[in-house]
Amino acid sequence: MTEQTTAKVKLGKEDWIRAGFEALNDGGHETIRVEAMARKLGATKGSFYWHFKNAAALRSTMLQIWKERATADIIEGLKSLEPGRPRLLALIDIATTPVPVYDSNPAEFAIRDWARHDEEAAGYLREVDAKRITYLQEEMGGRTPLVAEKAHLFYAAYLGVMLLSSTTEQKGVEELHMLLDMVLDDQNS
Amino acid sequence: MTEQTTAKVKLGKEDWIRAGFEALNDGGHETIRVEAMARKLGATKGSFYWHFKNAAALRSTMLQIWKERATADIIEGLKSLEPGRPRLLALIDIATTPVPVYDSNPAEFAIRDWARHDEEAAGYLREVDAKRITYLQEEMGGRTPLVAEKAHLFYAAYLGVMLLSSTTEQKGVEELHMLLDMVLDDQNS
DNA sequence: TAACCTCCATACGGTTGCGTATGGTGTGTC
DNA sequence: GACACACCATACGCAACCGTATGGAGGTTA
Repeated sequence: MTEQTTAKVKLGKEDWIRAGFEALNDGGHETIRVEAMARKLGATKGSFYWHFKNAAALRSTMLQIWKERATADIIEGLKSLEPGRPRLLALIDIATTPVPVYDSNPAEFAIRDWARHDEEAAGYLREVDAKRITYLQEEMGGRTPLVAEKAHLFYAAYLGVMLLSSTTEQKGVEELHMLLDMVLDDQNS
Repeated sequence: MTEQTTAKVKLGKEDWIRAGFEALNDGGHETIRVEAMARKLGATKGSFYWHFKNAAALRSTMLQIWKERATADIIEGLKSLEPGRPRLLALIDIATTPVPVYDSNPAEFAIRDWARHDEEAAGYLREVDAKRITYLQEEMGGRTPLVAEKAHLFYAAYLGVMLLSSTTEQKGVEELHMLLDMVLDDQNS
C-alpha cells in the first residue's frame, strides 16, 4: 500500500537530501516535509532528526548543494572547448538538456520560486545568477556595458525558454541559437 | 495583536478573492489557506464556506480571473496605438511596469509555479501563453515560421527578464528594447 | 559478555489546517 | 411584530505536520 523504496537497511544523510530534492521537484519547497519524506523512504522521523537538527537544516543543506552544482560544475565541463561561440553553443546544449535528479533543471525553478518567499534561498540564487552572467559576459568577450547588456539579455532569454518548456512541450533551443547569432554578429552602437 | 484589516461590516466574495491573491503573491499557491485568510480578514471560516464550496472552488475562480486579466485586458489597451513597433514598445512598458494587487505582475510567476504542480492551473497558463505569443506574432507582421520563432524568443526573453527582476533589482527594460530592435531589423533567413 | 555507540522506531503534546453542522444576528418584507 | 433570508460565529471531528523524549536493536570494542 505504501510507496516506499525497496527496503534499504540503513539510511544516510544523503538519502534524506535526495528525498528532499525529490519533494522539491514535484511539489515545490513547501512540500519538503519530514513525515512525508519518511513515509516515502519507508522510515520514520526518528532517523531524520538524528541526521538533521530540524527541517530548516535540511533546506539549508539543499540550497548549498544546489549552489555548487549550479555554477562550478557546469562551467568546469566547458574548459576543453574553444572559447567564444563554440563554448556558448555547447553551453546551450548542456543547459537545455534535461538531467535526472537534483542537479539542475527541475529544481532550478522550484528554487527560484522558493527564493521569492525566503531570504536565504534568495541569497544563494543571486549568487548563482551573478556568477552565470559574469561567465557569459567574459565568454562574449568583453567588459563593456554593451556586452554586459547582451549577456544579461541572453541569460534572461535562456531562463524564459526553460520556463516556457516547463509547462509547454516547446523546446526553444533554436530560438536560443538565433539569439546567440544576433548578439554575437551585431556590432553596432 | 492580530493583523486584521480595519473592521469591515460585511464580507463579499470579492474580499475572499482579493485575500486569496494576496496570499498567492507573498506565499505561493500552497499558502492560500482558508483559516489563514480568515484571520487576516478578521473573520472566521463560516463566512468563507458560505461564499465558496471549498478551497478548491476559490482557487478555480482565481485562475479564471487571472486568465481574463492576463490577456484580454492588456491587449485591449493597445488598440489606440499604431501597430508594429510603436505598439510593441508600449507593450514592453506596460508589461514591465509593476501593478498593484492581483492583476498580473506578482501573481504571474506564482501561478506559473502553481502550474507546475497542478493540471488545472497548467491549462489556464497554456492558454494565456498561447494567446500572448499569437498576438506578438501578428504584431510582428507575419505568420511565417521565422516570425513565429522570433515571437517565441521575444516572449521568452520577456519572461526571463521579469523572472530575474523578481529576485534581483535589475530592471531589464533596455535589454528588451535592444532585442526588439534586433528582431525587427533583422531580415535574413 | 559487558559496556558502548550508532542509528532508528514509538509515542507524546502541540499547532494548523480542512469541512460540516448548527445556532445567532442583522435587514428587509408583509 | 412575525417571518424569511442573507451572512457569519462557534464548535466539532479529523488529518497532517512539527519537534522531543525515550527506549531498543545491532554492531563494535575492550
